[in-house]
Amino acid sequence: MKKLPINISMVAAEAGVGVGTVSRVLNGSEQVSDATRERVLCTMARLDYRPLRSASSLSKGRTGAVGILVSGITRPSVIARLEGVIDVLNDAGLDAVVLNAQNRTQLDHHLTSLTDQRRVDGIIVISIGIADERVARIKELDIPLVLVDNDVPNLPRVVIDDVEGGKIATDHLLSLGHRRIGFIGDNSDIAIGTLSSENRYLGYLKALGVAGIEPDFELVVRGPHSSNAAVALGSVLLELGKDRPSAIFASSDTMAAGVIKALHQHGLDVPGECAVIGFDNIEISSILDLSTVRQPLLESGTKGASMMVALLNGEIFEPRRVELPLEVIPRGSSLGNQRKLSIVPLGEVRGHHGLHILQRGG
Amino acid sequence: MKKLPINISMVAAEAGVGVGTVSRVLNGSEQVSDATRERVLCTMARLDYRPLRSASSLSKGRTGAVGILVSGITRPSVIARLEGVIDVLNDAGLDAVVLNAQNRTQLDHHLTSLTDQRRVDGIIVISIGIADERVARIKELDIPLVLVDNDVPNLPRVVIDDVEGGKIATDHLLSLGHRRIGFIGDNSDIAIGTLSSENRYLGYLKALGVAGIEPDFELVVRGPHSSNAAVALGSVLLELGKDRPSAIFASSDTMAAGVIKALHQHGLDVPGECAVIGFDNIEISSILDLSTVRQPLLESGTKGASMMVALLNGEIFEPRRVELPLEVIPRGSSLGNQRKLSIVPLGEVRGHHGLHILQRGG
DNA sequence: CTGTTAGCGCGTTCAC
DNA sequence: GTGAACGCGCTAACAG
Repeated sequence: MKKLPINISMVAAEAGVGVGTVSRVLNGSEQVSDATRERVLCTMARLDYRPLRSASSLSKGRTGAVGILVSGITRPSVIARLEGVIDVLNDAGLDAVVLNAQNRTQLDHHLTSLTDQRRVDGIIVISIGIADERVARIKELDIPLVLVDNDVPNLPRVVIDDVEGGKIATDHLLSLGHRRIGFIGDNSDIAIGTLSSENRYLGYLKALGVAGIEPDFELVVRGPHSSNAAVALGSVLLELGKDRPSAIFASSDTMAAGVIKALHQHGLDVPGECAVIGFDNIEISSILDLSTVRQPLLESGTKGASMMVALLNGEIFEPRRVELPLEVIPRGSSLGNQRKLSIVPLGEVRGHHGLHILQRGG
Repeated sequence: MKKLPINISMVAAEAGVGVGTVSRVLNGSEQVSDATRERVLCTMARLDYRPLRSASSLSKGRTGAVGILVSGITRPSVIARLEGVIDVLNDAGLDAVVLNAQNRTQLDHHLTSLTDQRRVDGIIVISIGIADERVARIKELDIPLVLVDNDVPNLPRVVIDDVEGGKIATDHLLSLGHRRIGFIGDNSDIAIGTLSSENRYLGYLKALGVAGIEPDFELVVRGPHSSNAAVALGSVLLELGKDRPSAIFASSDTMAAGVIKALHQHGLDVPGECAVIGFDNIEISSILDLSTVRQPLLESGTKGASMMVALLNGEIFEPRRVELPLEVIPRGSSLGNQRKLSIVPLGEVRGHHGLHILQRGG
């Protein structure tokens, strides 16, 4: 009958030292002689000792974990951000506790449960609009809070200029000669997301204004944020007959993908009969040959997590608001089917994609 | 100078009861009179008291957290599983600590760090092959372990029959009259993934065998698991000239998407000149009109997490191995461009996709 | 039903 | 440089 749970005092006893010394070794204190340190380390290994995180947490007053609040974890843009956050946190030795909220009720529930039990040292919120009262509550409890993809003043945050993004996307279509440009967005206000889509819409209007084009609100539709919904939304525009747009700006690549499908279903050539541009530059964009606006998704996560790490270390840092750059990525869905001209010799392609480990046969 | 950290003894004092009673109220014990309970709850609210998770963890000997080990968190199939896991864990009041491993080194690092500090009560591993020694180590430490998408004997796990999946995918192509069928897979053995792709390949061979077709190993290629890599891999098959396959089975939809792009680049009609079928049925599959084999991804996560919850509650459950069903989803990439016939009246589409909240104008 | 007490395992202060 | 003692906030076992 072995009493498995080995604790610090057993190690101390075995090594013939005090618990304080073992603790010092554990936390890498300099005030331990090399000889003693070696002996302690050796004993720890021999006894197969491993410190209990919760005990250390209680003592230190820090959990060593960061809560990550996400809505609709399956959205490619959210995942890219999440990956960045997780990687940085893990590298910093912090646990990434992920909470997925499907609706506002769940969101509130998760937030309160997170703060009320002080399970985490800090909270990172990704692509979610948070009520002011919630923010106040968190500040009151003195829990560090970082926002990714949500531009709330006076809070550490990583953002992009969505208005500008919507403008350069529309400008791209305008520069190709399009005058009737449709907009497809999501119901940001209804869902628990941020105002990204609405801001991109504002950029769309701005670009039209600068170009001296009167916006036709018949060309503006919104719906749920999914490819399938976008298929139907796209159809709405395409069934306008003679009045249908010659180009469409979808506020995300996910929805742009649906638009392209709708175009195919209607037997329309892309971009011959209708050009398309999306937003985000996720993986499927290059597969679909979809023009888009690139935003540094992964980096938004790493930046945000870095801020959190700095906050937890009590470091002062500036700026507290980081804005990431945007860039139009022109592809076939707006430029034309140049992809057919762009077939790269296989050798080159292999090199690009690391196909040196290409295998043949079975 | 307010001493914010309110603890259980302050609440007890304020409420005029003992700490034990407060603790009982906290843990929902039945052995408290309604009157007392009410008074305590009221005091807790008044003092804005919130229990410290780490203290409770130390006392109870349970962290209330479950570690989730993932590789390549951006893969759509992984995310769908992850979502299921997180939802169930959160519902059970457990923290989902997500670890993302890019390679075997990181994987080992994460595993040891998880177990060595006993940060979690249990570990769920998603779509990753684990070394026997690691498994032994975890069992030794008596930490519950559940595998999702990895069929290791004697361990609680949620799996599918990949061999059968590869077979029915290939059978589908055979039933359409194809005789020269290519296979595109990933380097399962080299990466840290499971043997899914290889098993699907075995199913492919099996189907060919049953059909009396001699496999042509020139039609079998493998490479990294990404759409871009699959474009190049697809090109390898397509550039066989007269000998190119009339159909291709890609071991995942992600790779199948690349194959379709390769076909477009080569100016080949899908499925007229080459049919395609993938595996997984992720979101982009329906957008690409890609035939595929559906596996219940979300459910694999919820099932796995449920098993973990049961394990943590000390419940005995059977079976310890859950196999989820597979199903061929035939679409345009193999059946032909029936999508042009399948344009659904807008009204119906709206109904299907919840477009009742469709908005117009801006 | 309720109050009291003894740990849970580790960090940190204080003397030596 | 090192050991001993105390405290972190809570739970559980016991006594009443």
